[in-house]
Amino acid sequence: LEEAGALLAPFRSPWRDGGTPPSADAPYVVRLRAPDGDDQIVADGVQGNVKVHASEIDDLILLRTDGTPTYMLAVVVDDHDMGVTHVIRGDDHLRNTFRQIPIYRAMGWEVPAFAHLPMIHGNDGAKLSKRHGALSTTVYRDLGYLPEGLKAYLLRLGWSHGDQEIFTEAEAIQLFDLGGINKAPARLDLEKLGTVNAHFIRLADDDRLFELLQPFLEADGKLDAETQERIRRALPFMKDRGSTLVELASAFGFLRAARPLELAKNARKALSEDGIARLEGFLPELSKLTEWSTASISETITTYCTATGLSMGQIGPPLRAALTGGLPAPDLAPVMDWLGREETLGRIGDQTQKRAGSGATGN
RNA sequence: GGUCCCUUCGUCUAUCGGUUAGGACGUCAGGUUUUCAACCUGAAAAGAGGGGUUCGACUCCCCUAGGGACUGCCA
Repeated sequence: LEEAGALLAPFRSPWRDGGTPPSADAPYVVRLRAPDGDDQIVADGVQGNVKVHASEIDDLILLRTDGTPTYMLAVVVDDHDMGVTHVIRGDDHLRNTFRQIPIYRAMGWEVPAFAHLPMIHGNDGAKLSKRHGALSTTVYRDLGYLPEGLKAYLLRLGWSHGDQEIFTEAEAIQLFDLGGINKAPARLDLEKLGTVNAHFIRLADDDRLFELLQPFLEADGKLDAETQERIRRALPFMKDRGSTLVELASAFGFLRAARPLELAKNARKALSEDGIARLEGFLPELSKLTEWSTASISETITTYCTATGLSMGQIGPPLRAALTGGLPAPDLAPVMDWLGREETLGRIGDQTQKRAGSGATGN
């Protein structure tokens, strides 16, 4: 056991105090002589005063046998050259701090302030890995999360400011402090990420959102100009229909469906004899409409209901079924508005004619 | 194995010795309703376990258990 302990102990070079090489052309690495003596202490912005026994720091390699520098040397030099004053990184680097500070000292450079944040774990509490979904931020982008959504969620993961849940970037910049960071690792919760993301989708500028949405919309095939225009018009009213761009994109399915619409089970049910009959009654009224707008369509429906004594519960379902084929969609009036006069009358007509057709052959 | 760190609802967290332990996500129930959402209301839900210190511990100390990081001529 003692031998095993000795083997696992930090490496100390046999030449740390000088000596003659075995031969003049023997290969070698260049190491930094680790500090001797007392405990080494680092005042960490998150972890507090971290102490490590000097005997636990190894004589780390600065230059490899082939003469190239190691990461440990390279980061220090790079950070110094770039004028880095604060090194804020994952706490998997905490121990490295004790190997890097001697390099700063040896170079006669000012040692930056350090802060080591806890790592993020997966929903099962284990270290975050590909298995949990994603390690790279670009994957979250492809999953349909907005940059500001991911940032806002991540900000609150392991950090807090009282009870505030959502922070704008400006607020974050103003309020963020290392003191608010917890030391325990937090688990990534995609549900909450989705909620935060949904919040920012609603806040997003229409034109920008449409642009961000485009690749997700076209994942199922190119959009023709007409459909694109419909979606663009509907978007401001559809923002709350998804917590990711993927979900949001799929919410426009009812605008993309091609005539004649494929009817889902619930739609077929709504288009029963009675349903069709109601559509037959309503279609002419709708056709008479000269000004095609959400308000005028809505008024027409109300007027028609009042005149015929039909309730919205009677006319709504068949209308919706004919217009969307059973796909989820918002209120009927805006749906008809976005579809446009021609498409709307066409979709309804498809159903009434289908019945007329089948009825004829049936007899 | 060794060194260090961590532990409040399922999850993210508030509390910095005195609170009915608060908020958010999720869950459940109800409301609204022409689908699906969204939205509104309400509910259930926590101090890992054990010892101390103290008039009083989630809060301070110790032990145990559990979790994590590190332990490369990788970065």
